Amino acid sequence: MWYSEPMKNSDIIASTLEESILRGDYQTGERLNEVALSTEFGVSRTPIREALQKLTKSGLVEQIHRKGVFVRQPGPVELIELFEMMAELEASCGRLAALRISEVALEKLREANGKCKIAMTAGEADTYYYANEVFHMIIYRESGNSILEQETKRLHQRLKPYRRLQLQVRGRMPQSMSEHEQIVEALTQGESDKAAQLLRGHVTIQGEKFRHLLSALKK
Amino acid sequence: MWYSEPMKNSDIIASTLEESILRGDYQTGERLNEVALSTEFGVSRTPIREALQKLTKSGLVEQIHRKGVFVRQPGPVELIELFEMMAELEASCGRLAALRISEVALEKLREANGKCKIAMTAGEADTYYYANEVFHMIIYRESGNSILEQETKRLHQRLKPYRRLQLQVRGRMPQSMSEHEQIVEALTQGESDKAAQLLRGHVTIQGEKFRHLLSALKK
DNA sequence: ATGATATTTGTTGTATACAATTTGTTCAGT
DNA sequence: ACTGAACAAATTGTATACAACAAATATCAT
Repeated sequence: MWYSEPMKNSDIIASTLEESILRGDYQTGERLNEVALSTEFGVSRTPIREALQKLTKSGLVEQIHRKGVFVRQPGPVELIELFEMMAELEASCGRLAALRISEVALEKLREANGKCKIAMTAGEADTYYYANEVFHMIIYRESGNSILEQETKRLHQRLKPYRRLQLQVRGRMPQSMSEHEQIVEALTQGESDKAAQLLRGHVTIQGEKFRHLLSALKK
Repeated sequence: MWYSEPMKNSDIIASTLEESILRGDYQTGERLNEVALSTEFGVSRTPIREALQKLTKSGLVEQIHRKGVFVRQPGPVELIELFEMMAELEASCGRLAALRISEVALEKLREANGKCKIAMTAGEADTYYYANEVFHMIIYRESGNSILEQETKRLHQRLKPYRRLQLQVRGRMPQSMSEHEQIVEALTQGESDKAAQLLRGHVTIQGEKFRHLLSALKK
């Protein structure tokens, strides 16, 4: 037994494609050829097209009439806006989580933070990266609002490639760590506004950092 | 020449259907029959299906395998979560708008607020409703973040039917008015945190009000 | 008459066929 | 060599055909 819920092919294809795109399997601006995908997935064009239609709504791809669907690259302005929105959503999650977080979740948070610290001293960027993700996911979850959680996760995923670059900026990891500790403290104390403020600042990219990010992107 | 931008039929159909659903032309739980829609729109099933695929991603309709797509009714829990998220998004818009709002926008805001007041004293709920909407849209816009603006607008639209019920609660309009004035004041002074806090409270539905809303829904 | 089972009907999911349009290529003509 | 028109190929959008499945209805044994 494989699927408890029977799914349409187009659904499977849509999520598969979404993953692929977020993983960066396709170049930005690349066209997603329907016949190529259909042979690749071993189905006809119809379910492929339906999958692509779904993806357009999530902003990952853009559909141009009679030209095809292309994987979308956010420009600098859009990128700034996305990061700003991310900061606001994180802040909201933090605000609510401070009011609702459970003791066990707090413990997991400290654990994830510990792994961050270990990874940092060991200089293992990838490990740090993963533990950092866990840290944030816990906060989203503990907001107690599944819709907010989903939406924040989505944006988090979308910004993943850029966040990765962000972390490579020199000296970012130690600063991020100390911010984490402050955040845990605020959540522990139930200081919602402080948690929100800290998380907002944690995610926000100020001018100079953003220019670093942009220059790194052009490579 | 009709369309400056050539659009696919499925796009037109998708937005048309979205409007219809939000306007409440379809019963909640009603199935959207593909052949019926195709004859109605005068096209084949294919573009209809593609339109429906798009709608699934926005949460307005739900697709059940081999059964069809149904207009979705958020349950009480989801409704609470949606309103809470709305409050957070409004707060974010307000926070940013307080830092960025222009003088002319402030003036428009006061103007919309004036119309609200007139409508209130005249007891014209519909007029009040419309002016209130203008008021909030201005704030979304003045956040200066078009993505945040779009997302907030979307949720605003989605919650429209319920907001309407909310306003009919006795004594809601005067309270709403006084909150508006405080919000304008905070925005004028550039007090971002206060604006955020006020807007959050303005949108949030507390326990009792929510029960009113639910009971009104059941009719 | 009733409950179970077969049949019919309606609807969705997928494949294929065709039309519309864009993109690429060839080949005069200069 | 370059331009540009004409043609060819590729690709998307739409329509239709068919298959898979679900629900409704009819049939039949008890």
